[in-house]
Amino acid sequence: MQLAEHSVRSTREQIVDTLRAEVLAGAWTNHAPVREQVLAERFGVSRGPIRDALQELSREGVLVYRPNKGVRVNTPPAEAERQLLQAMRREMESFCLSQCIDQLTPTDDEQLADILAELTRACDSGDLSSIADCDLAMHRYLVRSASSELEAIWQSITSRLLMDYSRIDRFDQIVSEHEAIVEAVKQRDLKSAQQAINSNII
Amino acid sequence: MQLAEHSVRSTREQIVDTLRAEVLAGAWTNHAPVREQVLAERFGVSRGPIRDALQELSREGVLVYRPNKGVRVNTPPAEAERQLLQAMRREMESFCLSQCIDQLTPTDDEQLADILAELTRACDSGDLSSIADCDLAMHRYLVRSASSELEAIWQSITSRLLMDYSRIDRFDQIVSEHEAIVEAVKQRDLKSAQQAINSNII
DNA sequence: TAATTGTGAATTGTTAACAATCCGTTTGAC
DNA sequence: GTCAAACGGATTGTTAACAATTCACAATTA
Repeated sequence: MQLAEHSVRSTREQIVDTLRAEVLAGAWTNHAPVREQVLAERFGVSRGPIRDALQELSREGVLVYRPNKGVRVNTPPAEAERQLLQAMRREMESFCLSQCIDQLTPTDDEQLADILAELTRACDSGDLSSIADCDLAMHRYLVRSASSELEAIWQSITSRLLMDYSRIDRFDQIVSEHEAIVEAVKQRDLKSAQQAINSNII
Repeated sequence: MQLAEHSVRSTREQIVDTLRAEVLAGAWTNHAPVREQVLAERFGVSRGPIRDALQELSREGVLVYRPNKGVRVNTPPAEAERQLLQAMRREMESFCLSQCIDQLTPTDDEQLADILAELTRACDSGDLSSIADCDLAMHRYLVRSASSELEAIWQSITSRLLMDYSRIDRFDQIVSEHEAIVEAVKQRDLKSAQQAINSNII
């Protein structure tokens, strides 16, 4: 279960990750357009890589692209659409668990424990951006362990859900739900893990 | 049910559509890498827009990108993964039908009939590339009618299935299955349409 | 005043040159 | 002869300048 290749992220991927985290944490509004030059100066690169990153985030559903008019933050899906996306996300994560759970190593358990620890810290300090990051990081880890192909689809579903972490008031619940996931995975108990995941995605 | 905005495709989108059709029709092998310069000369543009198109197709799952090494055609998914993708595709198309069927107009019926007619022609002449195109076009039409957001996800699922049309021997079956879909949609009979779709996606 | 047409700055789209990286081949040491 | 380092062509990655388009606002007309 090696993920080493992924640790070397290209410039574009780093920019994409940074911008995605900011948008999903609610740091941007969808009223003002995103300007390429501003981002280029901020990241200290030319407009080329920035355009690449914005294009990728558009395809992923975080941003919306319109020819000659640049990109904006996407709007949340309608309720019916949201429910479909949720159902697909649950189905995918259940499947990925069934695929990877028996191939996970103690190293993976440690990684998951690390993510959980960081999530706990984030919940204690109430850092919404970090909570969003860690929450998704754990789910992404399990999906990626099963298939990097499915990871891309999972990401585009999750991005489109545009989950609003600012409405969360029960931080302790987030932590305990993820504790349950990590514990079940550590025990290699597929059924429990799937159940824990399903009750976390609501 | 307006789709007019989509008729104006940017240069990049046109290149993407062309290349996608070629790859899905099996015109490329996954052994030789794709060279940017070659495509740039073929389409009469510089490498910039070509890079954009290749990046988009990579995110979509048609191609695979590796830093500093360009892109290659993706490999088909493993059997378990393929079944998950199929299930997700069925679920999405069922949902999209339920969303759009009561808002479709006679114009939409005509469009679907046109696609069906072209599919029939393609099956008669045995033009695999065209069959693939028309088959997907009909499903895409219904998905897009429900939501252009979901269209992107649908496309990335369908692309990753890398369906092999060269193994098809029952052309008449394809036609009759799609006739059933068009007829059920025209009658605005959701249940029948969903059933027709489900038995078409196997 | 209201609607329309210019006008120019701001922004996105494209290009070609340059930099960095990869990969097959040659060279050289052992 | 075998292996590893070094070279060079080919390819991808980045940049800055230029072209095309959009948008806000002023000027013009009815």
